Amino acid sequence: MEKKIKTRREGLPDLPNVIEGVKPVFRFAPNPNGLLSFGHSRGLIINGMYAKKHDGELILRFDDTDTTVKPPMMPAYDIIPEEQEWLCGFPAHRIIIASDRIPVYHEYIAKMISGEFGYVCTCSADDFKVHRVAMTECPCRDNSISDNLGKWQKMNDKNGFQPGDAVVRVKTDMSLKNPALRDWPAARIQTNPHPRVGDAYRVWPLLDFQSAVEDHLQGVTHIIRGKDLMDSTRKQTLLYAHFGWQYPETIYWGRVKVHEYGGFSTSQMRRDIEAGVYSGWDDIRLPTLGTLKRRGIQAKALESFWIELGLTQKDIAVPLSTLYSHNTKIIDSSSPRLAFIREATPMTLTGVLERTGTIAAHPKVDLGQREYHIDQGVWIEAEDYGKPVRLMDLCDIDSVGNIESIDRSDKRPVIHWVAGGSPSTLRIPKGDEIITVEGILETNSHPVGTIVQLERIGYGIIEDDGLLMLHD
RNA sequence: GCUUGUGUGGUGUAGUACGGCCCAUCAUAGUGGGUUUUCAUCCCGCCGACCCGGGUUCGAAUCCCGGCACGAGCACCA
Repeated sequence: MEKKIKTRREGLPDLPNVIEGVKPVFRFAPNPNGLLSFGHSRGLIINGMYAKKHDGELILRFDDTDTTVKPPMMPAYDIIPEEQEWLCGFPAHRIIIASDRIPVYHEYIAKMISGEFGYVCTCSADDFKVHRVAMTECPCRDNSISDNLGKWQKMNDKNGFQPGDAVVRVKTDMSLKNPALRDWPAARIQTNPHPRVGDAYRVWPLLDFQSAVEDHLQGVTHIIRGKDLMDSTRKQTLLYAHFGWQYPETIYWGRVKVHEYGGFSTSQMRRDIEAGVYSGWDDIRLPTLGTLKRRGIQAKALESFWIELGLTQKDIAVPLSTLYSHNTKIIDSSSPRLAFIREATPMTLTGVLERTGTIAAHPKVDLGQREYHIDQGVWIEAEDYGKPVRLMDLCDIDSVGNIESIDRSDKRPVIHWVAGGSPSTLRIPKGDEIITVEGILETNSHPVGTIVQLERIGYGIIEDDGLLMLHD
């Protein structure tokens, strides 16, 4: 048996269980209690790439079934699809909103009760926990179907059970080794109004149930998600067995931490934004997709980044420099060069010099010309002052500004300079603070949003009120 | 505690189902150099790893046993 030669695998691993002639269906299901973050981009990119590669479909699903702990944010329903399209390069084939589908989930809850694999439990959370730990069945478990159906009605009735009084459970087995799987809850009562459907429903499904039913209904073939949801798969597999359905192929990845980002949660960000701690979802200190986009990170850079990390189940911590490196490769050839002088110091030029001219906007690619007009002198950075230097693309000068040569005459340091220009600021996000550097920016006509390379500093983007630093 | 998952250089990653082609791949970071009228881009070099201990075998990153470390779940959150 000839063994295949070991070669380095490139890109994403092959998708298991792809059946010829069957379109694979993938899904990504964020909670619209806020906008998307860096971490979400993994799910979108990986699922989106597989869908594209196999000519399958990508479903974007809003899992908005919690009105209490994670209340939905209305603008998210419009913005998340835009963010998804920006990242994937194509719009999702289907968009599903769970809150539109509550009657369907109710129908399956009723089926579950009628099929005797679901029951209404009126034990308190604490009481049930005792049963779960002791592996004993709770008294509600043996109630008859009609009794359960009656209680189910009571859950849906304003004058019946109140939040906390009752939940619907999936009957599994209280002697299961894994405590997480023992008669897990499928639905509970919530009376906080939902921003989309108001108080039309009292009983809302929980994630494990809603997601499981919807995946089946939508014909999802592959679920790719974090391994923190492994027990979720095990719970849902038990439910699928009850319904006689086949569970999709499931792939997991480990937890990713970005060294530069602390512990941000969507809920916390939302609170902070609403409290004015941050200027908005694209505040430059936040790890959101909006911020990444604002900071000039290209969707393709995120794609390369996530492909490189692959689909391992290892928990990892990565530095942002890896992402920046991918981004630099993409933006450099299209980023015009621009001079920004920090701690601007005037340098009067004496001697003979052509005082007007042009300089290429990019050393290798034709991105147009930059014009300059020199009157008395130029601005240079304080750090460069007082030594013989070469003004880039202009002339050699001595320590006080006497022009010594137009052509480059020796190996003296080359520095950047600005003739005229105008005051501007460069904002640099650093952890939870923003560093603002004052300086003189070269006159230019680049529109807001242009990514430029600030010579000898790094990449930046032009905003309404100044420059925003991207990365080195 | 119970359940479940993961351990390859500083950081990621390939290789692990079928042991030899692996004195271990690629990238990033660091470092040295080259190109360049930028401390950028590009190019080249260097650096540096199979969690530990046993076992099986002619041969183990890969198989077996036992440890250790770290993560996640056990919510009327997603």
